Amino acid sequence: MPSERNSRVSRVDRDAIVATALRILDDFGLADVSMRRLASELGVQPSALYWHVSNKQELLAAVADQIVPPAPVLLGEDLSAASVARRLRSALLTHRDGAEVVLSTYALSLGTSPAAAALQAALRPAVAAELRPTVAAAVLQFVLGNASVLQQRLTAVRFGALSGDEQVMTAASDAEFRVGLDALLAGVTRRADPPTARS
Amino acid sequence: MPSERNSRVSRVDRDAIVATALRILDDFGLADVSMRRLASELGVQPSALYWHVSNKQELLAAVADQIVPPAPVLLGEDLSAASVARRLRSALLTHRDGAEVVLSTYALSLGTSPAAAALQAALRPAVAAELRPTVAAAVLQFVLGNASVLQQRLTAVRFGALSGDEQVMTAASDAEFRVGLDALLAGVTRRADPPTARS
DNA sequence: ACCTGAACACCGTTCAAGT
DNA sequence: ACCTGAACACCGTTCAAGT
Repeated sequence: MPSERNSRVSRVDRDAIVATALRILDDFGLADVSMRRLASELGVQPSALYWHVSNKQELLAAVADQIVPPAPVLLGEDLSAASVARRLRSALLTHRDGAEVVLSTYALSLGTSPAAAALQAALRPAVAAELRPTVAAAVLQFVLGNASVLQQRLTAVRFGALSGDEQVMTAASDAEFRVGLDALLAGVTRRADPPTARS
Repeated sequence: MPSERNSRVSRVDRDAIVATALRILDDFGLADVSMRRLASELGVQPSALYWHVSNKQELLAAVADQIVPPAPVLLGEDLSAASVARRLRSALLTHRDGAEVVLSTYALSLGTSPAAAALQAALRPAVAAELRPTVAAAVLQFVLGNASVLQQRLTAVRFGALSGDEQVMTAASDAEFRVGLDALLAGVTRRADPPTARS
């Protein structure tokens, strides 16, 4: 049967390329995610990758899609904007240079991303409809800025370009995130309906 | 006189290298700021640059220093935190990929940057002393995130990777910045000195 | 349909050697 | 003191040619 699928399985496919890219990202950082490195880990010539992805930028966009969870996962159970922002930040911090990958390749479609959708849904009771996309974008930008700065510092420490304790730096960033997020959401929902307790 | 200065002026010096790097950044973007490109524009071999700067990262840090204005300029006349943030954002947007340059090379010393100093000074009446560095960092991260996302979009549009109007995108980012900054500062200074009505 | 081989036009950085 | 020349170990991408 000539039209049978799997009659001759290919050495690599798109998913394998994306998965390997994500693994290199986690283990060595964005600087080591090169088409040539990727190809050699997959046991294939660099030019072979271009049958499956059109270029590196498109590949990194697919990696970004893997980093950012779908909207339902971001929303979780409590459906609050604060928890969406926290979950997004955790997802970015889970992968080395995750914030930079998302910021630099995902920025184009940030407005239509699962992160934006989840945030807008969570903002629904507190923020007027026509202001929701703007507020969601602002929150997203704060999360990305906070995570990017932290990961930039962690990378600098790991490369010996900066002295500092990773744990201390992470704790400081956590505090900056909490303070900033609380203020941002309080400022935006200050005409809130029920008296909410801080977490 | 053997010890006379200027007896034989060198072809390039550190300032000329930094100035040329900033010019290439403005005209062509960060991707075009390479040591080889820099050298050829200065009429010198690439290896010559390494007499004046230790590596590319250090060079980009010097470029970042040129992008971020000194604290007195950021503070201006009104001395408000909002205007410091606005002036910093303007400075970042003045140079192509300015936010990325500052975010990626300046992040190490962000806490001791003129931007942080100016912000902390502006926050002085409204925010308690021990919380000021944290709040200043959060504001900085929002400014960097907002400017980075906008410039990433502008770059994508210029390279034809995304359809969109630069003016429209800039206007949207401006609105997101205003809303986010207002909320952030309102949320942070809500326990202001005069008796405020609370809910 | 999928991959190889070879090439093109680049990178950052080092280091002996020149002046 | 400052720069050249040459090299090393890399990049992303294209494209004819193979199977």
